[in-house]
Amino acid sequence: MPRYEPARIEPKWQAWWEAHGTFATPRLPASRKRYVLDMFPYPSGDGLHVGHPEGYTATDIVARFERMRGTSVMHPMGFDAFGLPAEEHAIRTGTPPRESTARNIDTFRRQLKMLGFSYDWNRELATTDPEYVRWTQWIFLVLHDTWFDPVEQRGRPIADLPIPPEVEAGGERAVAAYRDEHRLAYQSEAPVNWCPALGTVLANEEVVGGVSERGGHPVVRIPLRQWMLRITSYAERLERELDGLDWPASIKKLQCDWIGRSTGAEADFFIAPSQDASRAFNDWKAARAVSGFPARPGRDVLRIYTTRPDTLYGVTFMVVAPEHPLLDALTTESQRDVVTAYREAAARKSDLDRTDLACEKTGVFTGAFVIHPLSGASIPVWVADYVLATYGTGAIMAVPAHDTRDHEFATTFGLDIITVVEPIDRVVDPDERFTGDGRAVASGPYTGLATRACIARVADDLEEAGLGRPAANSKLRDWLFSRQRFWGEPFPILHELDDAGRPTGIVRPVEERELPVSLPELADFRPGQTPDPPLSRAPADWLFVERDGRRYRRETNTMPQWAGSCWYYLRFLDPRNTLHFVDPEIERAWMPVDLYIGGAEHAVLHLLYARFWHKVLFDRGHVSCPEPFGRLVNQGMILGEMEFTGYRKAEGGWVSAERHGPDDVGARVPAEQVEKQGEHFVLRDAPSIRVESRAYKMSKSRGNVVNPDQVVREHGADALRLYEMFMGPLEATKPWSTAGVGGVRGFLDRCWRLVVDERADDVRLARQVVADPPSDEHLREIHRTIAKVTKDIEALSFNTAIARMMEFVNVCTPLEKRSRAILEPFIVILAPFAPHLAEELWEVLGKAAPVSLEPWPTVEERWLHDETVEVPVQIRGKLRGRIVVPAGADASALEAAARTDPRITELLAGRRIVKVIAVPGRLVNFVVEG
RNA sequence: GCCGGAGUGGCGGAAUGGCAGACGCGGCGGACUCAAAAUCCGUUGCCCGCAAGGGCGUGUGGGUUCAAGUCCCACCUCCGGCACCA
Repeated sequence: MPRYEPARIEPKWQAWWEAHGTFATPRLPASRKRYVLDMFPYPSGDGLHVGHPEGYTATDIVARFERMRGTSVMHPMGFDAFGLPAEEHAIRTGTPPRESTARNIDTFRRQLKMLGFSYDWNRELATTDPEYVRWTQWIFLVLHDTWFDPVEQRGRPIADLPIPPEVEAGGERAVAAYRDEHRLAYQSEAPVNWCPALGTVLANEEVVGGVSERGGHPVVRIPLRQWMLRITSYAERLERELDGLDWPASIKKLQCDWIGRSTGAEADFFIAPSQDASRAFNDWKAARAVSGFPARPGRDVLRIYTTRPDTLYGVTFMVVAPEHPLLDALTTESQRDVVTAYREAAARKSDLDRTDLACEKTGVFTGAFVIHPLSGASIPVWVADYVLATYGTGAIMAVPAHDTRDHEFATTFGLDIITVVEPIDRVVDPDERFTGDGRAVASGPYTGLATRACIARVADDLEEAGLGRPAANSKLRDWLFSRQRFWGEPFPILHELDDAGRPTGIVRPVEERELPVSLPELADFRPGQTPDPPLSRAPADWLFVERDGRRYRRETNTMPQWAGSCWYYLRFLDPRNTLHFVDPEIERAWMPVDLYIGGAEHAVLHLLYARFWHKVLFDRGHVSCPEPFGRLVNQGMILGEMEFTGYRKAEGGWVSAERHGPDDVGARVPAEQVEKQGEHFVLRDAPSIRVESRAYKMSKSRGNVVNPDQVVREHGADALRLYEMFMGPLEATKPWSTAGVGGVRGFLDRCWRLVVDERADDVRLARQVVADPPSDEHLREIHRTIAKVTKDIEALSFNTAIARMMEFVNVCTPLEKRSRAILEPFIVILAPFAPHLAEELWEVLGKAAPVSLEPWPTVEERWLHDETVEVPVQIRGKLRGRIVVPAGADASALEAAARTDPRITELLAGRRIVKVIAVPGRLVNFVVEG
């Protein structure tokens, strides 16, 4: 009884492909190339999730399709294996992370192979491989050896950094320090997000609402020496160069917003001395007219950044951040106590507290005044925590009439509000804060100017007078690149020690030929209670080294998980190269990635970091293109099965869902006890009780996680692949449906029976399969199917491609004679979707394996058109009949045919036709009176 | 609050401004069978009607058009992201 048995044929063909190297990729493309890439997985201990095969199947279909069209396809897979979860697991179980990671990778690899993806497994890599770590460290050294030239807008070797004479005069140490200040990888003593529970510091991006993104643990800010990457210097290019990319507009926008570039001006406000303020101000202004605007503000001015210099005349107070360096100097004796108290309170507040109280502005007056650079008015300086020390200059000019936050503050503390902008063609209502563009009013010489023009004029005039200059800012912060954890890449950096064993502050990169710096064996790799990294407890022979007669201590921080994923797509091209991170010839031939599919959760971090590294490598001549990922597609999330939730009171009775209170208990209601009534679902036995219907994110705690192994066991890999593609559009969020998998399995069964005689004792061709030439009708059927599937794969519209193949099978199933001439091309186009079944059926048809490399069938245009077409006839837009006309019938022929249709004639009788619309091939519409 | 995305049968979904609901699930009916499963065939948006046929129908309300799920305006709901960035 040879039924379709995926458990038999799937391992068979996986072994065949592996033995024959079917999907091995050549070193260089032999023809048109496509680099089809998945976001490689983090091999967690839970194994593959059904979300993984979604994107992986999509890329696999594209890769297989392109290969069959004669394209050279690069389609690799690897593992992002450093990172916190493995380490957390290791700590809990006492297994070294290297062991548990290796085990997890084995599981993932087995599961991926089980699904029949056409990866070139010879290219497999893990970010934890010592040879991979070696080149990750090498790239870090490239970053360390690079400075960003703002004039040329590109990274250049640190040796090319012009040294100002006054630095040169300071000697070798001063020059070294100056260089260190400009490197893309630099050390900083800035306040960091320390997470005691995780025992590490986190990047700003990893802290969400004051708690860690992973685990939701509290985060506090403490100062610590850290490695930073100067991603901010690339902010403009990272934003601008998104332009040419074929990415979803929403992802581009997300990155733009994240980078958050704004332009405006910096301006200096003279700090009013206690005596003779106006003379001092005039002297200062005169001096500035000569000297111009200094690069760094002196202690006599408060420098601010604004995007709206046009509102300068509306400034009624200034605000500095609690951490502002001049705050102490500004504060007058009478205000010292309140300011100190306020500053301490602000320091104790976590970021969470600060954002949670977003609507309630707090702050205190410093006692100081500055002088308005244009009007000469005296303006009070306040301190408030709604101004961030880390953005712009940490101080603002407040324009309460035209800024929502300033307005709230002014209202809270009774400060003046002066309107200086009015909308052009409407009247503002008195309660409105007009923050848009309009026309300047009450603004001295600028009155009447349109906002855009006014901004430019004010900025120019300020610059002319040495009081300001155009400036740009970005929300993006430099990338905090070190972690106080064990399971990451060690930095290839040595810290020089003096005779007493104390660091001298001089840093020395590890020589390239000494890479990789491997992780030492460590009995105890737990993070400590303090930010002192686990590596600081490494054996002395690892920790301390001697070079050129000097003693050094190794850097004991490690790199964050993002490091490895920043460049893996390059290493895939040449994974065993021991001389280069990638051979330049190979890199030029394959890059950029033509299609990159992965989850939207990496929209900002991974994609931004990888683009940044790539641009640095590009600037330094190590790669040939400025952007790594030409086309990006985000697969949607797969939710758990649809659930109905009913609510019960604590006493036991049901409560309708829209009225349930916090004490009522929600419980799953089986689908057969529920029915739809109008807009809502209700209990079948108690229709007044509404139940909620919704699909939830899969999670262990909800118990709705679907295990791919089990689906494969029950229905096979081809069914899982096909189902995930059939569920709906790739980019949509969709709920899982167990019944849906069964449906797709039914389709594969029907494909099987199309070719195989199910009643025979052994696998044998069905007697209906014949060598006779097919009918015209069947030729049309197969060619239309090929055309649709081809077009849909190109558009990544896999669900509709599968629907078309189902239609084809539905046509063929009842046939007593199924011509090989239509079955064979069908098996070929089925192959990218259900490769195992296609190989098996190809073999049953007596063809030489593998169908996976069979040329993609060509569409014969003449079979796409019928001789006649059916065209709807409408009267006043309502469907009233159908006519059959020759395919090429023009508008007048169409109208004539419609008029002769008996039913239409009858309906048109006695009515005046106002107009006739006849669209060839589409419809006829009679517009009648009455 | 701001920025995205989405609302179409019982369910997942399909539809270059031109026949709404392809395809699949589920339901109903039939064939095969002693029976059931499996398989195959038919049918299936809602309402009225014995039927022929008619009416209604793509979140809500307006608009443009011979024609709107699709375009425009306003609103509602859900999902996702951001959140004092001056």
